[in-house]
Amino acid sequence: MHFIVEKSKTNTILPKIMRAAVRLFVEKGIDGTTTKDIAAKSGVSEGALYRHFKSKEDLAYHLFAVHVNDFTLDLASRVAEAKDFKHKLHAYITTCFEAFEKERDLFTYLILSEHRELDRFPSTFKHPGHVALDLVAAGQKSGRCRAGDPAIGASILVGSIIRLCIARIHKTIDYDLRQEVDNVTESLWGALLK
Amino acid sequence: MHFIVEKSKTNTILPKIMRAAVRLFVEKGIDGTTTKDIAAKSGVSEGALYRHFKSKEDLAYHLFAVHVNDFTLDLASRVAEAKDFKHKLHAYITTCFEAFEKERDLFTYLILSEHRELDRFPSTFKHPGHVALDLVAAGQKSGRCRAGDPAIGASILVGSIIRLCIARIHKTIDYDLRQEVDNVTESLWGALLK
Amino acid sequence: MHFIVEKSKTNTILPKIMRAAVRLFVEKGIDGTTTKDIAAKSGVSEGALYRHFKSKEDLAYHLFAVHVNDFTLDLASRVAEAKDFKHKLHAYITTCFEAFEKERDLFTYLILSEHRELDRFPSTFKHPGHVALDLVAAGQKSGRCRAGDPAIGASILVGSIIRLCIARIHKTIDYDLRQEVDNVTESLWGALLK
Amino acid sequence: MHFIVEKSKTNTILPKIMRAAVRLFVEKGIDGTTTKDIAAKSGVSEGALYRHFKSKEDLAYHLFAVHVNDFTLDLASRVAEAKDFKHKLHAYITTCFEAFEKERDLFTYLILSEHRELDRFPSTFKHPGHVALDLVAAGQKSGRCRAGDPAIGASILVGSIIRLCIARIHKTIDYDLRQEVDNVTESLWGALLK
DNA sequence: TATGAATGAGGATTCATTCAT
DNA sequence: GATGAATGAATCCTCATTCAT
Repeated sequence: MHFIVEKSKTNTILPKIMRAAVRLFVEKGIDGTTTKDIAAKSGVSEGALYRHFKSKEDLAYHLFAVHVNDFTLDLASRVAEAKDFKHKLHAYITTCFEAFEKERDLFTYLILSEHRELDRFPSTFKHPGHVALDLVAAGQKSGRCRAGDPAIGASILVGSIIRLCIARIHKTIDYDLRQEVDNVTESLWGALLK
Repeated sequence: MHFIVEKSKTNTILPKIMRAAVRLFVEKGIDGTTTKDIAAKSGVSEGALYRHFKSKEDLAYHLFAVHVNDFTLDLASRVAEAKDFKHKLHAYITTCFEAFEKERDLFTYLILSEHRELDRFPSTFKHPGHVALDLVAAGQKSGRCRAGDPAIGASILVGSIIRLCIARIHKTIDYDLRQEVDNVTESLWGALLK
Repeated sequence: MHFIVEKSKTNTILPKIMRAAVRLFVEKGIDGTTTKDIAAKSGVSEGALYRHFKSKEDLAYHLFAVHVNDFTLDLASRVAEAKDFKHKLHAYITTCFEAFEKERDLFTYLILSEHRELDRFPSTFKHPGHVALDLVAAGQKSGRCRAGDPAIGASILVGSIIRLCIARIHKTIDYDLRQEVDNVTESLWGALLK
Repeated sequence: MHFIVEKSKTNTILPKIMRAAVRLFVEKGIDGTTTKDIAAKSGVSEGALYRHFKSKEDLAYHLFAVHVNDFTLDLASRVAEAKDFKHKLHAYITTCFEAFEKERDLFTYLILSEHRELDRFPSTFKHPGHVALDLVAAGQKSGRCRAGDPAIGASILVGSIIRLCIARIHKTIDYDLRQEVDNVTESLWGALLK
């Protein structure tokens, strides 16, 4: 996963804007965040925002689009590398929890924005949900997974991960999620198994 | 579960406001919804909103508070009535899917608010998540459920349900979720089981 | 000519906005006038402007459109009533100078805005220039006027009147233009005559 | 008349700025034109504008001041050279129409600025209107012209010319105005004559 | 010297809320 | 009680101007 900070080496202000925006969007929502807020938090003038983004919406959208795309590619490749279904499941969960723990604001933003931004995407856009769907469908084909609509298994997988992250944010869970990877893998394996 | 429409028998305009507001809040978020929107959609004047709610925030809050409470009570009692863990799990899932299919906007508002409006409402409410936590904890005590932090099992349960509803909203799943209750119960049973 | 003040009897704030806007537009131009200026001068809140006009542009346009239309109708009918070409010419000039002296801001606004607003009109829109063109064309048909492109005679007529008004505004001419009607009629009669 | 392009031989960017600015000022007014517009149209950076002009206002002012002065001197000298009143009138009209057809934007800017930007520039400039005033006054003194306030005759002269140019811009007149010089001279001679 | 990114004051417009009818 | 016009603070965005490179 390429993180905000590495996006550009020469440009110093773009990542500052993005970091500030992500933080604020997570904290107060996109509509609840003002351009003045973003400017203040990023240490940049309001006007400067508009050299980099057409509008606040555009900033929100790019933040989502770029990072969902990066993350999904990373996720898909790590799943692909794993040798069998259970390892693939493990890779999926690991990748998510690592991303969450390393870039919590950003990952949270992706979760929260999904509902809002996803409508604007071409439906061909690669998204972690698709990776989950492919994973479950492949598991079914190999005979490991419970039959039926793969959307159900994929929803259980994705929903569980998201909810675990939310629990972590709300401090219902107060330890690093990465230490629960095996545990969670085992549980979801139990859920998907034939 | 007491639904919006039954809340008041004499007052005819209050439920109209609430229905419109819920719909709009789900669609565009609280900050993204204007009082003008609500007035227009409910067929009521903007001024009239303030006869019933102190502010827009107050409307959003009451909408959440009242219904999440009602629903949680209903959920808890239906789970309590079930005789053993698996039936309790089944009752939990059934109650959620029924609520979702009958009052989709309202249920979506209740479950999405927690994700999307992260810190808007205090987490002190009696919430379906608490019922799930109790359910898993009890399952562990009875020796049926996998040990460990019950927050993990509860997150898997709640997250899966939410995600299935979202899939239904996005039409990834295009049939009534109530017909999947047994299926989903079986899967989550697999996830939680020792 | 229907003047701003008579436009609406019940509504008290619309004419206040229009009067203030006309004054300011003439003084500082449309782009040079802020909505704050208009609000302050009309004694109305900035927000209230938007109940009556979609935008500042819309206000400018309506101000132009409504009054050009009213004035043109008045002008055309007074010209039509006059019995022969010279009397028609006299009627044209009188009507213009009367409008200018009675509602100087408004008339000046119409002159100044022509260039800006006229492009947005359907070319079928009735305009004082058309009345002048018809007048000259009719004069040519009757054999009284110099032949050739009637646009030339019409330009001389309209241009002379506008310039006289501008001279009055600049105080190059510092007496009521109505007292020059006969004089100017005589001159323009000399210009148009065969 | 010295035209923009000849103003500076060494500097290549100054005339580019001036041409672009004149064009835009005529099209959208001074307030309606942004420095970004000027930079884009002239192919020069925004920053570079400020090497040549103190401000946008300064640019507009110089554009007007320099050229109105040059043009007025040229106009005055060509009128002075003509031997009698009618030839002077002819020279005035010819000079204007030539300037218009050769440098339409610039001439339009000079003549429209006075109407559209009513009080922007001080009226102390040597201006074509003054030449017209002198011409009519001289005609009256020589006994050729109708008596009375010479401002009236001058307004008719200048207003007619301006309006003919505007008609040409709006394509109400769609042929070169220079071919109408004799015609227009004849008409205005009719207007001014005793 | 020329560039164009950055600034931040200021502009048009919106919106939650109030209040006269 | 209900309405919807009015308010004015707050929002997003633009633009003349500056300045580091």
